[in-house]
Amino acid sequence: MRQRINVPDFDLAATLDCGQAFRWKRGGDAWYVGVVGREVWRLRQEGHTLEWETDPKPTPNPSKEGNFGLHSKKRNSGLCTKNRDSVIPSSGGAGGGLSEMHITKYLSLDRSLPAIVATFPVDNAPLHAAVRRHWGLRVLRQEPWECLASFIASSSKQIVQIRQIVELLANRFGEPITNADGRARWPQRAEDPRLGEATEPYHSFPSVGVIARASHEHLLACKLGFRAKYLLATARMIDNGDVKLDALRSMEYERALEELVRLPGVGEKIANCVLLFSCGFDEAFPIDVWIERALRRLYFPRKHNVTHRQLREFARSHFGPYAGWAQQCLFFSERMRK
DNA sequence: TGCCAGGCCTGTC
DNA sequence: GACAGGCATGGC
Repeated sequence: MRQRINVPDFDLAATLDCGQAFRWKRGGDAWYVGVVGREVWRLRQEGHTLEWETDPKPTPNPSKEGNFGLHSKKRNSGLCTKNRDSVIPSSGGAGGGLSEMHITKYLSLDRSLPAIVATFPVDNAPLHAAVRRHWGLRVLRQEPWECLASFIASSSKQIVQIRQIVELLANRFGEPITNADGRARWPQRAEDPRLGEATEPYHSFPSVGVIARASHEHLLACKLGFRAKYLLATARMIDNGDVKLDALRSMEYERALEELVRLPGVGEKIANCVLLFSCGFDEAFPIDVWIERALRRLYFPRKHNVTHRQLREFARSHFGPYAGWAQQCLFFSERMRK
């Protein structure tokens, strides 16, 4: 079944391609296909209209080791209004399929982009130029564990390689997303006629528990390299309850940051990515090599001795309460230059 | 073939 | 606090 909603101030391509999520693929027909929770989503934008297709026969019984056990108690709890609420749907819920509420929350369509941009300092010309270039780019509300694991894998990797690692983790450790009859939902290769009838089901992202009980060797097989030991140790700490991801949303920003950097392989940059992309901390401003390059070029063109610490302070004081949204525009803009 | 990648950890100064 | 080296691997 195909459904549509009106989406002002929104750019699906910029939002899904800007590097904040790693499981979206654009098909030749302009449809984006991705896995969110235990659902395969298909989305397309035409002008101010967002279309999506839902599977008419969702799996009736998600397995006991669901990907989103962290949020199982919050599922289907009604329309969330606070930014830091979890919004990840589960399949097989009442009515099944993909609802407008899930789409709206995941894509942050319930937020006013003009109002957010209005908080950016008026004298920050490079930022406003980036916002104009990528008008409609929104910060997603992703699932914290998948976001954290993906960014642990991102360390010193190119985005194309991160996508590959996340896909390998899902295919090896996740669960196939199938209909009740066992057939793949939205089979991955169906859109590529060169591959004939061959189909492979999409897989959910593996749960914390599954990764915590995986072997180091099996994680290495997913091309994680030296990051394998970090992902394993982090999963075990979370699985043990040493760090509670679902408690982060209710913390102050600084406290949540402190909690995340306790995890092996998680420094300030990765922690800020998780806080921004999955925990609703709009002020989080991840500083990676791209943003550092952009900040130096745009704001300190003739000052060559600016330290990383000074850049951090600059970011904290020059982008306002939605610094993370500003960061994502600058990040995408910087990448597009290349 | 060699550089570099949405970093982090550790040791050294 | 600042900095360098090491860590695995693959795209370009």
